[in-house]
Amino acid sequence: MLNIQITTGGKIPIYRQIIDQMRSSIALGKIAVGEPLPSVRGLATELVINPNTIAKAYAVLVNDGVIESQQGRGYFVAKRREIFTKRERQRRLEEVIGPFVAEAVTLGFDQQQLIGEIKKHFQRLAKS
Amino acid sequence: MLNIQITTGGKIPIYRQIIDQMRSSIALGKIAVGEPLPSVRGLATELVINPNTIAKAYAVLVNDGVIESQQGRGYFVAKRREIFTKRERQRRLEEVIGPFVAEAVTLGFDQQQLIGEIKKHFQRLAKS
Amino acid sequence: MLNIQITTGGKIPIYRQIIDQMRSSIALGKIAVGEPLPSVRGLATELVINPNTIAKAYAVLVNDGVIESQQGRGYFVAKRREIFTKRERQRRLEEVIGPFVAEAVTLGFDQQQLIGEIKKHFQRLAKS
Amino acid sequence: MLNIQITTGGKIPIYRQIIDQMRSSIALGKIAVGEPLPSVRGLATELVINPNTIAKAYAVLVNDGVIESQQGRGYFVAKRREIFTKRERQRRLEEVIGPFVAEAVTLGFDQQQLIGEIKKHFQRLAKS
DNA sequence: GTGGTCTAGACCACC
DNA sequence: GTGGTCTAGACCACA
Repeated sequence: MLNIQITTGGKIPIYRQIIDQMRSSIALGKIAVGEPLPSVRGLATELVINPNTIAKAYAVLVNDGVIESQQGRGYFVAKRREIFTKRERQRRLEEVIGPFVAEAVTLGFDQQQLIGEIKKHFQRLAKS
Repeated sequence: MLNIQITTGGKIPIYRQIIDQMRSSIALGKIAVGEPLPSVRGLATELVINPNTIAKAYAVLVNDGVIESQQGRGYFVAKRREIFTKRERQRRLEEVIGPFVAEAVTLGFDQQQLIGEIKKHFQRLAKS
Repeated sequence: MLNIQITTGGKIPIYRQIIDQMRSSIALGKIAVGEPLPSVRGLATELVINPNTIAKAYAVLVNDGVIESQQGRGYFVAKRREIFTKRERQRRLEEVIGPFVAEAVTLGFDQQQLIGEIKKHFQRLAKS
Repeated sequence: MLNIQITTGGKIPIYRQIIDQMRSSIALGKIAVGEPLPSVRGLATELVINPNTIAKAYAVLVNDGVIESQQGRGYFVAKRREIFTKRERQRRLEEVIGPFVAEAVTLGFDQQQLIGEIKKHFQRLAKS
């Protein structure tokens, strides 16, 4: 099962929230390869947001090779494959690691604590 | 010493980069409490960016209680206050940890590798 | 200079036409690395189409690493870099080579003629 | 013999894949003029897809003059007619050559490599 | 029914 | 001024 939760009004755009949650769900195998995702319109109705917003999120996931679209049938979980070069993966990670660590440090977490929190997060994901 | 490095062309806005790096530097004690920060104009000249951008970054830092402005003298590192409750800190961290881990996992980093990258990032921070 | 020409009503979507022409122009160095592209709104006005359509085209180009966006400043030609793995590049090429060759063969072009046409196309691009 | 291979999950619609492969096979003379094509139902069963999809593909091929339908008997390869003028053929090719080359160049293929890939594709076609 | 494209128009963030 | 997000709603292509 897949239960998307969005919060509006915050600083994280809706389509980003969808991307993040879908990514986690898929990476954890909560939806198996080849399984269909909720339809654009269906999910839009369910979350009470515009279908275009869902479409945008799905487009990004397609571009990252996480899901695939089949005209007239729907979106499906794609087979996992290496898309980006090692260098590009590193580049993309560094783009997000900086702000993330800065935020954590400001909140008072040191390296060890932060690593602990990340481990906890992985455990939480595995369970849910 | 405080060495701000900004990269234009990425998706992180300049004022964000400044905030992130200042926060890290201060939280890590690289600038002591009461120490002066670079002047808005000076830093703007040095980084070759619009002074308004620096001003905005400083404004956010003042608002977050990380630095203080002293009329006519400049900006200084604020006395470290616990602004957030333990509960609030945890909530704030979880807000950013989810998207961060989702992105990393999609890029193909597993828990161990991710922790390795974070350690590397801390080392880089310590050196700069 | 950069002169985008679009035709509406055909089967190739407008945003695709923009992508194709921008790609060619950039690959050929008609716009140098670091140079700004036409603004979303400006180009939309010029081509008499909706700004969102331009934005969509630009988003794809950003994703392919061809251009970069700078919030509040505009879009710029990115430094050329290897984004995709060899395997992924091959996969993406094969996705377009099949229909292309099928169309050419149906039109009566054989291998040799088709290669000739491609060479001619490259020459035409280099000149313009 | 005619060996249709469809791949679901890509962005090319199924009926397009059928059209493309039939066109290539016929243009390359792998099925002689007057030869019968697989029945709509038979092919649908074999490929495990909706018969309507086959019917649509055949309809397009009939409309293009590539195949002919004989009431109650099935579909047959049409007598090769020159449907397009030389000028029209050229125009049609140029319509598809631009986007194709743009995509290839963005993927990092230069003229020589691209020609190599096209040769490889022709070899693959000849074998299948 | 499904996704894909496009428009018109709003509001926000950034420089 | 620039880009970024979101909505409402239309029309087409595909299975």
